[in-house]
Amino acid sequence: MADCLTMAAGIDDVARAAGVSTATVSRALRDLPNVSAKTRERVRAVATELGYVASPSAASLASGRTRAIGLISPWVNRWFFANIIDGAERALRARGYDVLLYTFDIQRSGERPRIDPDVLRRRVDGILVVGLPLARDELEALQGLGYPLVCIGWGGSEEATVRLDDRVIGLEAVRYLIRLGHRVIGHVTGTPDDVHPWSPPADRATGWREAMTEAGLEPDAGLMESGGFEVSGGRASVKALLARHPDLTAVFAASDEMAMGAILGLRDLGLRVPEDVSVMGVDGHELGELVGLTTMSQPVDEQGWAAAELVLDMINGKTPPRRVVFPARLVERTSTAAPRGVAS
Amino acid sequence: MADCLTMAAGIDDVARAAGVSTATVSRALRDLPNVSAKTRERVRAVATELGYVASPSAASLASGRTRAIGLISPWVNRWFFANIIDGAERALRARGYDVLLYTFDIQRSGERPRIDPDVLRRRVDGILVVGLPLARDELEALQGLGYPLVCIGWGGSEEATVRLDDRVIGLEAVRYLIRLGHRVIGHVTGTPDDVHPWSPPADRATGWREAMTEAGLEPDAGLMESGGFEVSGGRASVKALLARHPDLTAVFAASDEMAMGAILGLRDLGLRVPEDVSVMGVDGHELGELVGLTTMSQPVDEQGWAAAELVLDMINGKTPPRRVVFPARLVERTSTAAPRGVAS
DNA sequence: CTGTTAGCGCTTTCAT
DNA sequence: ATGAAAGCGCTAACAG
Repeated sequence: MADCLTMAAGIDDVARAAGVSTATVSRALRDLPNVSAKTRERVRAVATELGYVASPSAASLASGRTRAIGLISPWVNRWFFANIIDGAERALRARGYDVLLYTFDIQRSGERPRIDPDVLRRRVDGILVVGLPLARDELEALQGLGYPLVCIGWGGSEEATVRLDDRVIGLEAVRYLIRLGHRVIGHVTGTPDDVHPWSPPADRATGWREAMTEAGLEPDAGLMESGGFEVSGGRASVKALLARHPDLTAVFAASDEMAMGAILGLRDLGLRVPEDVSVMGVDGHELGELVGLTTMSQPVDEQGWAAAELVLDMINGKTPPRRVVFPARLVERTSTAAPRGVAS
Repeated sequence: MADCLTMAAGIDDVARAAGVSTATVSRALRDLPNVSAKTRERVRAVATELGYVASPSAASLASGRTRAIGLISPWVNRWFFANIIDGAERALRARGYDVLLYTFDIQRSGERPRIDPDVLRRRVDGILVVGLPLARDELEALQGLGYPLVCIGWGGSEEATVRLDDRVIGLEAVRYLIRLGHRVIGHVTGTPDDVHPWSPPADRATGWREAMTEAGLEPDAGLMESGGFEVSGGRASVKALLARHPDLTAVFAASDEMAMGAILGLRDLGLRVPEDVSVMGVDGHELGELVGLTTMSQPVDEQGWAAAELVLDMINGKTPPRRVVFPARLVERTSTAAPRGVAS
């Protein structure tokens, strides 16, 4: 075996050893046409023998393609994001693409450093933006790079998008609570106010509002509070909600993590779930079962995978569907029940 | 503003516009010495004006450095891994490095596709291996690439490592349970058997064994079971443990996720925590509070950050400490208590 | 302090 | 089916 440290075989080492030109080596190894079967075989054998691997930098420079995808996510340590990243990375690697990870904080204040598109310039062939509702100018700057871009978990009709029907999720969740007999239903949303009309928290809130309205209930602004998609935020939100609406009997949180935070907050207050207040979330978090969390469960691996396929198709000039919408399904557990005094 | 799509300014556009050579542009923009202040200023201004960003491929090819770090992790959707990746990515980006993410499954059977070092060849300047006890030959293949490599959360004395003192963690956890009055203490470990002697699960198990022995208790092999670091594994393990040792009163799990799984398993059995069985874990998982999980809490952001600093120091030819060990601390909550019949 | 000049290691026309 | 040769867009010696 060759000493990997001292000598890294180059394409012309292979060419020389195989008795062909570097062009033929390049073609043979990339499965391009116009190489005879036996030549290809010989080149492959020699390349393996020499431990030759093409330099990605040189290949990129010459071809203009990087075989890398930029994955932009506000966090990696939150349930949804971690699972999407995991799924997308596996899908992309299976297709021979590298994944460049870029995290960008969402500040709760709404003020966040603008994403700098320059870090991605000439580094990637495509971009995946996970759950980060970008400002219009940011999105445009990113698109200005000229790479295929797909949004996961958010996005309007203009962008290639993989997401849920968040309005319907809110609608179905709150309809379920109403069926149980609840009348005063609070909503813990994800972000403060400056969110886009097509962001998941905004859509879930719309669903909540519609379900309330269609049942003749009042989706009072005081019944909504932002938990910033964090456990601690959910915990604080439910207290604020209850302070304003002591008659609250149910809470619909826009994520399981916030829902679990809400349960912690209710406990802080000495209230029981579901006897005093019912709580439900959205996600299908693995640990929801710990507290019997009722939730709208979403297929997360599939979304990561679908988004990966989508960018790659776009890179390869295909025109795949611009919008893939996955379904969520109600998982009933024990954090929700009929309010006191209502027979179920 | 220039049209980013049709024209990407190159270094000689900048050179021409600034009236200097490309070499000077290169030096000026990279803050190298031997450029007069006013020249540097002018070059910077022109570069900004033109929206010039150096091509990473060209820079890598010419310099031999990629300004990228490969981050190898078995998963991204598990607590420890997600947090380490999050921390390391932020630290590396702050220093101007890109992060290439590579996931590799750990199969519970112990059989796992070998990591192929070729995917990293000439792509990165350094490697971070997160919590993946590599086989000796895999590690050597990776090291054979010739890049600085640091292990996070695992690693022997040969490798540059950022980790915990896992033996002491097991020791202190189990001593704590013994102080509470427990005598039959089970251990839910992470991996089956073929793990390295210096992997966290092995070390935590050693701590458990030592604590048992020093207290005159029997660390019976039947008191140990693997949960594969998964919630579901913890859930199954505790049942197996109880089947063999109905007299079990406490369980020490090697991770919070497995500990929470154990709690679910005990509930399945109709047992209460901590009245019937005490449970504790390791990590400091945000959701542990949901079930009052007692745990050995570890500083996870700091570990990601420290590892990033370490590789970068190694890349820059410094000789940093080869081994950074972080402390864990006992967080007592309500999943542990004195066993029945023992006054606390 | 600045410019000139070779490459870095591939891919890709264009010939043959 | 294969080869020759011209870059891709930078960095790094080396001069000056």
